[in-house]
Amino acid sequence: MVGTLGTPPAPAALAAKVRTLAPSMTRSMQRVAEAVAGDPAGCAALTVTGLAELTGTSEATVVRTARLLGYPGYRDLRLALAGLAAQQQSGRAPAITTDIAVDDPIADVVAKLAYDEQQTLADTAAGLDTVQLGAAVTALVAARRTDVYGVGASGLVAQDLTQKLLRIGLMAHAHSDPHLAVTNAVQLRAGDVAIAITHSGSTGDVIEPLRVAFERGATTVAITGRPDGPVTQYADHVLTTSTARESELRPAAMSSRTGQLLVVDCLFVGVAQRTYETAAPALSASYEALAHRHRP
Amino acid sequence: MVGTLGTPPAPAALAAKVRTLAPSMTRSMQRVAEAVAGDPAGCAALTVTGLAELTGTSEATVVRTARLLGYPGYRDLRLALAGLAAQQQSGRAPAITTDIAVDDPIADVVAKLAYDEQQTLADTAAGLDTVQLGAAVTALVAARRTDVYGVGASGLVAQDLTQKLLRIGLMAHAHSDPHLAVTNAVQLRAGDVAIAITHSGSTGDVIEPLRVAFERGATTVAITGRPDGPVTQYADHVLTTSTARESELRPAAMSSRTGQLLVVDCLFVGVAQRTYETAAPALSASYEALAHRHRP
DNA sequence: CACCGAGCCGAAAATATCTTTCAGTGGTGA
DNA sequence: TCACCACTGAAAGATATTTTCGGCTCGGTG
Repeated sequence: MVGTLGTPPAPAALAAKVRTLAPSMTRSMQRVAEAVAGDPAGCAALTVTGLAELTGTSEATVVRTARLLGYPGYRDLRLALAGLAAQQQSGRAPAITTDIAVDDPIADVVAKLAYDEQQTLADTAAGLDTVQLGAAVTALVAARRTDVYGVGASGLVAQDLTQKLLRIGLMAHAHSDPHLAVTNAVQLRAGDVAIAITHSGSTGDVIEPLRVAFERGATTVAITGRPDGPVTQYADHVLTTSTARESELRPAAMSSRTGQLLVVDCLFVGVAQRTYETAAPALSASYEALAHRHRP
Repeated sequence: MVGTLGTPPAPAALAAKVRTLAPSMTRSMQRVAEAVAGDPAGCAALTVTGLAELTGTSEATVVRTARLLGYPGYRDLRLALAGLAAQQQSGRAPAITTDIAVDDPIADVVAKLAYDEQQTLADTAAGLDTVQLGAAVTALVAARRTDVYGVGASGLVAQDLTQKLLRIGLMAHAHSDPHLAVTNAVQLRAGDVAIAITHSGSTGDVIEPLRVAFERGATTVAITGRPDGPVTQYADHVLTTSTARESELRPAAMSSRTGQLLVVDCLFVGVAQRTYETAAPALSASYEALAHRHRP
């Protein structure tokens, strides 16, 4: 299997893609990717050779990077870059973020966190493959039952998805316990759906049940920040989340969660649309049922 | 030798230029110019040879046309074309102003959801009282123990906060069970912290334990979308979340969650800043501890 | 410590693409 | 009819891109 696939020559989501793929890049490729993400307009004006010199690498590396980013070659990356530059030009001024520091006043913390999460949402939305998403929705609608796997922070996202799906009448279960997850995965069969949520894409506790489900013939979906991670091996559909950069005070769990939740919401709304006849009454019913638990 | 000059490589005004210069073009060149102006995106995908074939002319003619339009050569025209296409693309009506409809294509759903959640983040950040936030952080740092109450969707937020605080060494517990919440609240005393999370601000199951904690002398915090709701009655500090509009396909639970999580993140980072000496090592330790659970 | 892959990297060959040259074509007016 | 001229495209020439291939470093191993 080649580095990346299923990645359409994205127009706007380039910076996001650079960030998601950076971990799987070599040093030289990272330099190239960085240059490209940092100054799309400038790089669009350069030939392979020029960009290679600028980044202190070789033409081959530039081409390899372009490939990794999802383009057939440098030529196409360059076209995308030109488009991006034009967009930026006509668009708004770029907002600058510095990292959160230990001595940042609380107001700055709020602003930076909000900005980062907004960025994560925008990037994830831009980088989300709607075809894969649609396919996942279709599978969910038809599924006899749906299992969702996630541990740690992703476990909460799994629960969130499950709660939502249950509300509109789907048979969904979230599993945080790896053992139970696997034992339940064995019950799945063709037509059922298994969803694994893992930011790193390499969480064994989540991959294992997905593998089992995959081998049992269930339709498998991975929601991950690493479209090249091991988890995708057993995923029929991969939904990629983008993440803001992380730091000491801003652990991975935090930024990944935002993107994952967006994807989960999209799945939910997609399913609700397709099953509107039953979903709409179910939603208002659950709303009614809770009403009496609210004080006047 | 330069055919025309004084014409800078215009980005957007291409169609106009084509019209202006059309009279001075030969028949073949007009065909090329027309194709280019009519379908920038499509032409950007073609090589000289491709465009020549498409217009039934030769490469030379294509290059001549590019020159006439003010570009050094076809390569540059092509880049401009790509930029133009991108602009047109993004110029399309965002369609995000409307509510999510049953028959919205999946791509629109993604865009609308992302937009709404971004809006929620911006609004929440803008409306958050940093003084109250700071006070809540101070209380958390000093607390002997911290209880967090939340049911339904807010329950997951409560768990998220708890997970984070535990990671940096605070004694935090999340309670979704109203009975257990109350029985635990009784244990609290002055200096301890109780946090209630409820979007509606009137969820009895959450208000009740907060009331108990309040009466026991604990410092109480409410994270709610209704700063005038009953819950604030027993809250020393109120942190307000904003929410995007809701609708049939977009239940309250969805948009409220985003704002709540932002507040939770702010609390976490605030506490981590104040306890940096212990928080930083604790965070890296938890990171290390999980490393071996990831596959190569 | 020497050895052995595995993967990374860039120089240079191979290919594709773009640009230029140049001769053929058809129309035009004397 | 012929000379002229502008237009055009085929093909040669120049660049740019892609591929190949061998050297290289690094991490593990005997």
